[in-house]
Amino acid sequence: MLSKKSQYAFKALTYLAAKYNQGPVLISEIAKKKKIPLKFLENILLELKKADILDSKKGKGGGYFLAKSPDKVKMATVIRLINGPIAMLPCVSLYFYERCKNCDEKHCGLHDIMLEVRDATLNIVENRTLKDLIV
Amino acid sequence: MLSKKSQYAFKALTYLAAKYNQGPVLISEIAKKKKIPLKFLENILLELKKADILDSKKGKGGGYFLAKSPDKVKMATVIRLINGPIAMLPCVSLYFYERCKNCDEKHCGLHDIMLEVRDATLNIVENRTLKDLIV
DNA sequence: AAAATAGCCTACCAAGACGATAGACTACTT
DNA sequence: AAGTAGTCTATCGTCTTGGTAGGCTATTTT
Repeated sequence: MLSKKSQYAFKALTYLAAKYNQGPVLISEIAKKKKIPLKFLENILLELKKADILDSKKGKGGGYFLAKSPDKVKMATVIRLINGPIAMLPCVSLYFYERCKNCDEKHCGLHDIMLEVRDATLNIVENRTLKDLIV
Repeated sequence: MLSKKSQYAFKALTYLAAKYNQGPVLISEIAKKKKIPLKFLENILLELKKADILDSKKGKGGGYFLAKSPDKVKMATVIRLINGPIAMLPCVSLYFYERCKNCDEKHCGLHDIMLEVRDATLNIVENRTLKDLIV
């Protein structure tokens, strides 16, 4: 399951994607429109900024905005950043890989099936961007 | 990610599937062979028994065994029981559905994509059984 | 009937994740 | 200088996770 934090992140990003190239948007505006706790949203946006997905401007007329066009931000990137691994097992994860103890990956049925699941999932979230979230 | 509990459950079930129709197996034997904490495994097996996946026999010569043939136990069933929802959002879950607040499911891009992910995942785990885990 | 075996049940606990909040600080604009 | 708005650090209650302890109950063997 995606954490609430991830859901908030997607809501905020979708909001900013819809306003792409229209200047900075206040955290408070996003919080109000998307009904996200203000201070919690601050953390999330900061994290997205540090990952170069968002950029910001301080002072009057400031706010947050997308650092690149919506179709350049993959869903997989956001999920990995805010939610963590996409795979169901560490031993089939591309970005959070960990060797499986007590189980030979070469001869593990669970490993093989979870690899299939991972690929099916990645096939979707690696090929969808923020642009696809705007309806 | 699957919890450790889920991974233990699959290891134990795989072990029992390989010994299907060969009589009861001791918890302690499974724990030792699969390197699972004994008392933790007790809980897991009991839960699987209550879900009619396993059955048990008490006293000497007792132990646990599969309640039905390995090809009748779907991976999806085990995951839902031990790990919880398979979908990434409550609003696209079949067995753990919850209405999405602040988001119209009819016009939500995230909803649509997560529905795709769910279906891709289910397509795999609903069609694989314990039999497929034995290698 | 007694003893031994092995699963069943209830309770508990430490550590960490999750969701959220508070307050002070820094940078930019007017 | 004043005001605005993002940045940083810290904290906090609750829930989940992973694991442990100990006694109870049912079954079998002696």
